[in-house]
Formats: sequence, structure tokens, C-alpha cells
Amino acid sequence: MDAKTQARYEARAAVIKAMAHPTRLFIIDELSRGEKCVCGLRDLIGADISTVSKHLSVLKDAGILEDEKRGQQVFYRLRVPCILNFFGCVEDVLVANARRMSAAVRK
Amino acid sequence: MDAKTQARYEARAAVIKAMAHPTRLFIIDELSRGEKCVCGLRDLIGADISTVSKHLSVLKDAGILEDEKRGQQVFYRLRVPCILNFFGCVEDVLVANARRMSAAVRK
DNA sequence: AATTCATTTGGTAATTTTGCCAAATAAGCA
DNA sequence: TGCTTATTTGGCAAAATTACCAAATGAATT
Repeated sequence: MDAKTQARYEARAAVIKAMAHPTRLFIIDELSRGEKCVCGLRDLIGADISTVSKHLSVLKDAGILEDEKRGQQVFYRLRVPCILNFFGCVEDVLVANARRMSAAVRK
Repeated sequence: MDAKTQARYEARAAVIKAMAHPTRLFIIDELSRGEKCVCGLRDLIGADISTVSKHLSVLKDAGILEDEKRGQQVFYRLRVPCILNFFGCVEDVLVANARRMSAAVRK
């Protein structure tokens, strides 16, 4: 694999890596219903606010979210809604996996 | 976030995490054009065969690939083709990021 | 200006991931 | 059977990720 190809796949992996965490998937799902402030997400997630903030930074740096400061709160929202299409296919994989598991048990 | 919700997002994240590596994205892309044996992928990737084999295991364990041994070779193929839909959106994110970068420079 | 509230940043320890080597396994062939 | 080829597995050191706490920043309010 040449350097240029390598770089292209690294860029893609960076975006996917940003989504590859349960909390960050939850955030994406939550923001699909509209923007939310950091404190709102913290309440839903139940982790330390600094942890939530860092997850949001990861998603923002990857280009998946954008933020806007209004008053003393920072609101985050999805920048690229097509990200949501991922969920359907991931769910398909999980269903297929469940089938595979139960088939393995039957053997 | 309650335990059940947590578990659901962990399962989803496991699938996405399996894709979150440049070499594994390359493998998915390559297999979208048809099955390939481990050695074929190794030639394209240029890493140690054991490294390639482990990447394939990660994708297989996640339910993204399936394998079949024929003779002394093992062939891998996509088990859930909808995975390919991801690439389009990831590309959109990258294009948006490129725009964002150049806009930042102009300022 | 001092205080408060929301958020980010720095630092750190624990955990996970990665890639290579060497050794084990498995199938086909001499 | 012994040998070669293809792949997987075990082990390990280096690198990356994660979550928390404490401290810093920044805007609004007193």
C-alpha cells in the first residue's frame, strides 16, 4: 500500500475512530434529535463533565459535530447528519451476529 | 444512562471499533470487490502476515467478515455489504473538513 | 472587581490496541 | 511419512485511549 493510499485510509479511519465509543455513539444519537448543551448531555450520560467535554472534542475534531457558545453554555449539534445512516447497518450486523450465536449453540 | 442502554451502545461501538483502523478499512474496501485469501491481502497491504491475519480476525469477530477455508488457503468476504454505505458519508465528512480547514486559513 | 456557573485543559494511572517475531496448526504434495 | 505452504496463535514492548481529579478559562451576574 503506497503512502497516498495509506493517508486516504488513515483519514477515513480517523472519522470512524471518533465514533467508535459507546458514549460517543450515544451522543450522536442524542444530537440527532436536536442540539444540546454539554450539561444536558452530562445529565443523560452520568459521567464527569470533563469526560463528556473530551468526548465532544473528539467528535468535533473529527468534523462530526459543531459547537456554538451562547451565553455561558456551549451547544453541540450534528454537522453531518448522514452519520445516522450508520446505525441501521450496525444494527443489521448485530442481528446477524445474534443469529450466528444461536446457530452456534444449536450445533 | 442505564445498564441496558449502555449495553446497547457498547454492542454498536464494538462493530464500529472493528472498522476504525486504516488497514481494516482497506480490507473492507478491497473485499467489496470480491473475496480474497489472506495471502492476497497481505501482498496488497505489505504488513506481516500475522498482522493481517489479526486484522481479519477482528473484522470476523465483529461479524463484518466471514471466512472459508479451501485447500490450504482461507478466503475472506464481506458478510454485511451495507457496511460499504459508510464510506460515502465518511467521504462527505472529509470533504467538509477540507473546506473547514481552508476557511480557517483564509481568516 | 468579585463571584458564580459552564466548560475546557492538563496531568496521570489503568486499560486497550497495535505490530512484529517465533512457534503452533493444518492442508496438500513428494 | 516428511516437507512445504498458508494461516493462526502466543507473547511482548510500544503506542494510543480512557476517565477521573484539579486547575484554568470565559461569560454573566452581583
